[in-house]
Amino acid sequence: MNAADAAEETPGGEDDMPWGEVTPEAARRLLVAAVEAFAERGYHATTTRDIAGRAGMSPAALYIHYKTKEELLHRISRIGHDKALEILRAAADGEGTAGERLADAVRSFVRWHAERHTTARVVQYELDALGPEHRTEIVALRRESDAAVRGIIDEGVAAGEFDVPDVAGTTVAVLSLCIDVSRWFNAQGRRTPDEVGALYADLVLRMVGAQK
Amino acid sequence: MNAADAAEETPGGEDDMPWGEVTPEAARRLLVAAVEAFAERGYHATTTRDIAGRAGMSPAALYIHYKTKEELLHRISRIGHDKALEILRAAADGEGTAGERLADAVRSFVRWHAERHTTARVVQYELDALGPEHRTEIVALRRESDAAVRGIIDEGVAAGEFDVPDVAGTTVAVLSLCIDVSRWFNAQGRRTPDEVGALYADLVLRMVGAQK
DNA sequence: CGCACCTCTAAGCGCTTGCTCAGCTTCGTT
DNA sequence: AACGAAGCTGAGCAAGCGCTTAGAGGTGCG
Repeated sequence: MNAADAAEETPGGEDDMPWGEVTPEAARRLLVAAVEAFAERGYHATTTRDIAGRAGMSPAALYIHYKTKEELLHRISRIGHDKALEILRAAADGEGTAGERLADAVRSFVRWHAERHTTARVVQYELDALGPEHRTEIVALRRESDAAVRGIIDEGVAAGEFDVPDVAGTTVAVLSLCIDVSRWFNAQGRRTPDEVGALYADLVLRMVGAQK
Repeated sequence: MNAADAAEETPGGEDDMPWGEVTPEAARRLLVAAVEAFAERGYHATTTRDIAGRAGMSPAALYIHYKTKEELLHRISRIGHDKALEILRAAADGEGTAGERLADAVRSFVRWHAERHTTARVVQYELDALGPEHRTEIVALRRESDAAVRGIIDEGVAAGEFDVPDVAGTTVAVLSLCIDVSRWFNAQGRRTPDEVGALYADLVLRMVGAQK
């Protein structure tokens, strides 16, 4: 009942599909199944049999496409962090005042965490389940996300546009606020991802003391 | 100034000890061990052998004091949520303007999540590992926490002290911001719980547009 | 003392886990 | 038609899981 139905697309049109970069199709089905299962029950509570079952395959089929269960998590985490960083950088490198770019960053970052909260939950909260090397790789990506947001705030302060006594602390708080959306957001709830994005963009502008 | 100071005197002075209400001593040792293990590796990745081992006991000893591993999590979660709610209510029912009470609530709530981030991590992020009945019990406590914060904001708006277009949304954001401290806070980091509490109190006052 | 009671351990039961492997099918290529 | 590679399955292994049980040891009370 999901993305698999929309498979009759043009060969080139897979780029905007959530997991379009994962091939072959069986590997993608397994990965999508893993995202759902990890988000619902957590990495450690999810069995390889459950993942394979959701993808309509036998348990053994998983190991043709992925060496271990942890490699599946790493692939998910890597792609998700790349996407998150891409979203933040697009806003940071965009045009407009620091205030406009910060609002844009928060709006799109939050929208992604709400819209794709299943994926985001896995990406943001299952970091500790990764092996040591994979974890350090992902932590490096997170530092870059931090730097992107801090950059916008720095520029806003330098331009006299923001009033921020503690840039590093405020950066952590802004990112933390956005990330945690994936924990509480409920698709059946009364707020749309766009509404939460707009609300949060406003709250963050207040946090940095942006002048209207 | 904060709720912990209001602790009453008991022979032995165990009330201000973190898990002082858990008796007998062996049961408390097991519970403390479980908190550490759950916080480090997550509920599902923690074995009963690991918990018993940290408490210096054999695996079977655990089942003399707790019926199941899930009951251990429930006890931790229940006590933690009671404490969190107590902190918020103490601030909400305190004296002073809405701004002072909101700042007090955030400051002490954040300080608890930073100081006792091991416990808080379990309390806040292992909710889904609880059984259905235990989960609904805890969810009810969370709604009361939400109501306590919303109450302060409502009063601030009514008094013309705050400028908040979306009270419900802002309440969620404030709580989310505070709770997520337990995820990223690091005792070896360069910020003390007090510093984070002060920073966050300031940020939240900005979010609600409090006038100085 | 004798006996009930509580706490705790050694051993282990039944089951599930991540993962493997021999073999079957389905291809594209020759 | 013949063939090797690739995708997948059924069966299953070693290890580890939550939890149970029989019984040992200490303590308090008649």
